[in-house]
Amino acid sequence: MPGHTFQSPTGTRDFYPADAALRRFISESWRSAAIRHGFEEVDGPTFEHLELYTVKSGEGIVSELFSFTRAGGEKTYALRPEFTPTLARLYAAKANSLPKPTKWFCTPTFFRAERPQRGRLREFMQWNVDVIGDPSPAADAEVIATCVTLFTSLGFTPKDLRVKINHRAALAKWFDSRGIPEERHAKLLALLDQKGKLSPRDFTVKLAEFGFTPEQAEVFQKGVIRVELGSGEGELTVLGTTVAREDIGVPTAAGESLDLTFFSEAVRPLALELSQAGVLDWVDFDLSIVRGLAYYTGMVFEVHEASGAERAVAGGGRYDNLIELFGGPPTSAVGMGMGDVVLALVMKDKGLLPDEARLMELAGQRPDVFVISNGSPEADAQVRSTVAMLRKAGLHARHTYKATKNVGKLLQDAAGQKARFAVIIEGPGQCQIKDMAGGGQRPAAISEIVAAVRR
RNA sequence: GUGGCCAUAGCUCAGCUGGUAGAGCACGAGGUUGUGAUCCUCGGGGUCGCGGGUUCAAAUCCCGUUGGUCACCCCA
Repeated sequence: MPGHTFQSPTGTRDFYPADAALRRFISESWRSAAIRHGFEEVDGPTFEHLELYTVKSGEGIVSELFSFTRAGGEKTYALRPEFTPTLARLYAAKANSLPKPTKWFCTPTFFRAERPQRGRLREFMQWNVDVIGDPSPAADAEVIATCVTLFTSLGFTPKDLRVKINHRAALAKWFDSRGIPEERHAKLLALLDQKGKLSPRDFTVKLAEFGFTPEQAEVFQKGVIRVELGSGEGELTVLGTTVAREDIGVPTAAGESLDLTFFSEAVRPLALELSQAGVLDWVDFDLSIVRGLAYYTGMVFEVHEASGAERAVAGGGRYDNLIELFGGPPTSAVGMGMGDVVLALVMKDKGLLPDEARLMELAGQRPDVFVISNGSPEADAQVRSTVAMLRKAGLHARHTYKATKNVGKLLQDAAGQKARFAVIIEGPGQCQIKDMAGGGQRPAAISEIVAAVRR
């Protein structure tokens, strides 16, 4: 087929230099935040046995996976769609010799056979942060605080992003206290999860089947709960209403028409931990955050853009039964995942994407020196050897590939490649060193360049 | 898996009711002013995503397909 052109497969991306620099910037930001919080980097294979995924999620998951067999082979594999099963496998294999808690993170690539749409692709990077073996709310708060550290490092504020927290176990107790039978809990959770997609009318009608009044339905509908630190002895008050926060676009709840005693009992210790971690101002308690996963056992959370734009930036929660499910000892765990796709979208929305020079800088790819000749044959003869000398000294040095001897065009070339300094060779051992950012320029010996440019 | 919209140069797009393809920017070469600018000249590039159909004639109309995009399902 002459003239046939190849396109990248559906839902995958090509990373040209600027894209690769952004990707590296994001993954480095992830690493840095996790390491600051004491997490250690791990990783596993890009593909696993298919059964690793069907054990947890059932056969239904297979249609969402890229699975394959080796030609002539019998085993079925799948490209990894998430990290938790691999994490559980790694932990289970060495559980006895690992510290408690074990704090691991990774920033790998995942694959899901879904139809791509805004914020969702078939190949993406995801930051995973997990605390294994610590059942306390302090571990829950640690995961969220790590998230917040990242947001802060990227330039976000609590007005840009909200961490929305709920508690599965607390909800269950609370439902019990209202006389809702346990077998109906899942259905009610599913209904809460559907909140945004149902009309307020339909939502109210369906909630009524569980014994909630229209007023109470409205609390769910708008349902952000404000947790406040009481004055003095670190007391916490969980209110059934929010304080108006129009400035960050969080809706105000309808009134104190729900008894949230049970909920507040479970949430109080977590709120205290979040307060001590210094991140409570990023947090809203939101009754409608459910998460799809059946395996969450306690705290669950999602991070959303404050006005509700885009998909969830991050999500996670406590899964105290999962390690055991994968063959490990009974072990509590809490973790979260954050994808690069939505994160980059929200950064762009907020004007927080660094420019190209900054990205190259952050990725360690920005040229230190761009060596050009003033056009004389003697200077021409020294360009290569000067570049080689600078590289030997550990600097990132470049020269032009253009034919022109026009100094202005060569400086343009240097600027286009975002070089920090330009060096114009003037004669034997002599040059001008030009600071491309400030524009200042001074004569110097070629032997002085390294010291002048190194930082 | 279902549906809406979209597809012309590297990028942003123009191309009317069908008459055999353009601009700006970018890129490349050269020139000028010794300094990232301005200006001038020249150039590479597109079988109009792909395949079929209607027609004397298709970028344009029709069907299919691939890809993109947005939503549904799902969302680990």
